[in-house]
Amino acid sequence: MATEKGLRERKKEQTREALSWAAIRLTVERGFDNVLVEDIAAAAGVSARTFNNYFSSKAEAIAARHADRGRRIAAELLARPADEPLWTAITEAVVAGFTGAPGGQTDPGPQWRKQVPIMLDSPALQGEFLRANAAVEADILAAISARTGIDSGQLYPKLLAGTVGAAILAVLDHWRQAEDPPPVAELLREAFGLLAQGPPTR
Amino acid sequence: MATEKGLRERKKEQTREALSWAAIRLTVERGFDNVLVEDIAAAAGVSARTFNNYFSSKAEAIAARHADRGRRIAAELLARPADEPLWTAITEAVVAGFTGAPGGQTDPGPQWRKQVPIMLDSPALQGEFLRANAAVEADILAAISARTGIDSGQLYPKLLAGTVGAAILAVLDHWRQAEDPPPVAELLREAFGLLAQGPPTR
DNA sequence: CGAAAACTTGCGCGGCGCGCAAAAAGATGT
DNA sequence: ACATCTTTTTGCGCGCCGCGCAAGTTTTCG
Repeated sequence: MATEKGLRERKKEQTREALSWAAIRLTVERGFDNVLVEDIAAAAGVSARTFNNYFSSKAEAIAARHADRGRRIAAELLARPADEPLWTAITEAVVAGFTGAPGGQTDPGPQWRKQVPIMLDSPALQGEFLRANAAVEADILAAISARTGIDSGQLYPKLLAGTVGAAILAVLDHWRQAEDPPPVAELLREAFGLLAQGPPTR
Repeated sequence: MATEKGLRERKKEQTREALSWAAIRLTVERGFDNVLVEDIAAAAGVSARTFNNYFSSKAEAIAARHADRGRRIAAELLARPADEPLWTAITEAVVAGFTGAPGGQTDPGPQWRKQVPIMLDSPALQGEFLRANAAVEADILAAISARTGIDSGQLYPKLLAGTVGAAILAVLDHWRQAEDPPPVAELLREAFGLLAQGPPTR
């Protein structure tokens, strides 16, 4: 009668999420430097020491939410019809990664627009976020490789995956800074559309 | 009798460089976690406290070398003939940023091939290096904006600058991991050449 | 030369990340 | 149901980091 998996693993996943969300929430509320690991742990009902069993830094706990997207995007990319043009598949997979949410909302709603910047002005956060994005790129790279059969050690696929990652960052940055930006999904489609035309000739 | 600039600024620049190089050298020799701030400071003939006046972390001191490239690339980009196609100008500017070295070598020679990876397996280093690359992108973005007249707040130029940054990372990563890689400059030209053709249609 | 400005240094504090070993909690066999 | 094994949580302690502060020291400039 086991619900798919052992109780153990479920609990782990649970506290991991709890910690991650608590870290995000508190950071948004008070700012990164005004949140102690202790606070996060307490908010998740766990000891401070345990926090570091899950994440090796405050920043990592926060960025983990973004890193997860990599897996979702990769999965979606592999699930797409094999005869679909690669760029289209990538575009849709990425969009899906930002809209398709498991359980909760993932596409950051308007309420986040104002809060997210607060997080990103902490240097440590920036670095960790970029690291997470690198992880996303790695996942995408693997998926591209699996899909096309091109060895992931080649320069070209790396370039491709890197471009995708950069596009994601550019979109998020734009969404973050623009006056009254369109939804992320829309921006993503626009970005990938622009990229599809290659760099400017002039 | 001032040699261009005040003595003060020259000294500052000097210790900054000394600290940065010392940090790199020691990290390469012993590994990031086995280097104390104290050691770096000592190697540069300065107090530990002073180190943190220049850099706010060990990682930053190391990544600073990469961040500097941004300025050089941007300068080169602006110095190029205005009627040159943008993508060509960017390519050459980036290449110049990796080959043109002020005083010392900048294009990492073969001796670095084996050492650089040692640095990058420290999480903190990775994050900081990506941050430095983001700074490089920002410089490039500004230069692109200045050159084309397109507002840097627009999505498109951000996308462009981001792509350039991603290409640099991809190249370095490839150079780092490949068996017996060509010089960086060559890889860069190859990468930008590939990007010039846009994403794959299939 | 003497006052002002900029930089360096020592000291101390709060916090972090982790190794370690004991306790607690889930899993497993009979 | 119980005893046992495995995995996770927890408390404690250590070394290090990054920074505020308040002297000292050095450069600049009138």
